[in-house]
Amino acid sequence: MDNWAEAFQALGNRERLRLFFLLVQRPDGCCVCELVEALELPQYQVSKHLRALRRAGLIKSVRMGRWAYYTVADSRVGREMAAFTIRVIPDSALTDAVFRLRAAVARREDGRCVVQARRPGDNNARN
Amino acid sequence: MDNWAEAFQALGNRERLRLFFLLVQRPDGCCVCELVEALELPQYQVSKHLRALRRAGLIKSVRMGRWAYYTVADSRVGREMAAFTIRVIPDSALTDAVFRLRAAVARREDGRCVVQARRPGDNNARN
DNA sequence: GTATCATATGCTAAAACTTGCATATGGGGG
DNA sequence: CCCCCATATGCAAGTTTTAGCATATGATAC
Repeated sequence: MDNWAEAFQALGNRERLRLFFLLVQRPDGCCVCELVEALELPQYQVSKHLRALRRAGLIKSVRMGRWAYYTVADSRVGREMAAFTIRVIPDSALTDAVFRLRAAVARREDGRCVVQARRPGDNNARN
Repeated sequence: MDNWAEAFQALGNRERLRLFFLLVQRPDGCCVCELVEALELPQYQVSKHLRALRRAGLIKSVRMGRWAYYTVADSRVGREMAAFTIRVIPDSALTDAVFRLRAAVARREDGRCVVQARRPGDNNARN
């Protein structure tokens, strides 16, 4: 019961819900910089929101070199919430973010993220 | 999207989740005093949490004489969340509350709530 | 080693939420 | 009308969340 309340609470935030939704659409996971690009949020915010989602048991992360890949957790809470958000949230609500994420992922080389190259002036996330 | 974030946030609280769960189990609705008895919370808390759930579009209320009957809202958000909580939260998590609620409802006369008679000393909710 | 990129985290101020108590409102009944 | 019951709400204090900025950590490349 309390696990579920925590999960609800974690998703009870616009940005975190978007974040989770993106991860749901990408079962093999993506790294923080790709999410930063997709959501157009400062990197520190993405990191913190990811941590909140992880604490709620919704997602997990794996380090690959300097990158951290996040995926929906293979837990009850993760699976059920993923299914629910897919069922309930229309893709149209995130077309732009999904598009940008796809673009970022498409730019990978040898399956490794090469987003980088955000020039100075962006909202943190670089420099 | 934002509607869903709000709904998640509303359910992201232990007491509100219990509250909603009870209402889901009782499609014809129940009144505040019955919920107070079931959850063993002060009346003002139940009222406030109900308001939060209503603002999120999850439940609705109808005045019947001096009683207010709450039910799961017949909205997308209400229906989907009801189905989800039923699916995901084990009855065993709320056996006691459900039991007390059933007892309170069983005490109705002519379908009207007659819980009353909480004597002084209880946590608000009377007096 | 140093430099650099990707990510995480500590700190702070502002905002939102929770809780408790008191009290208000709305509706009956005598 | 006055009193009582059921419910709602205003306010204050304490707690948690959030957002932003700076900076730390981890890891690779040179």
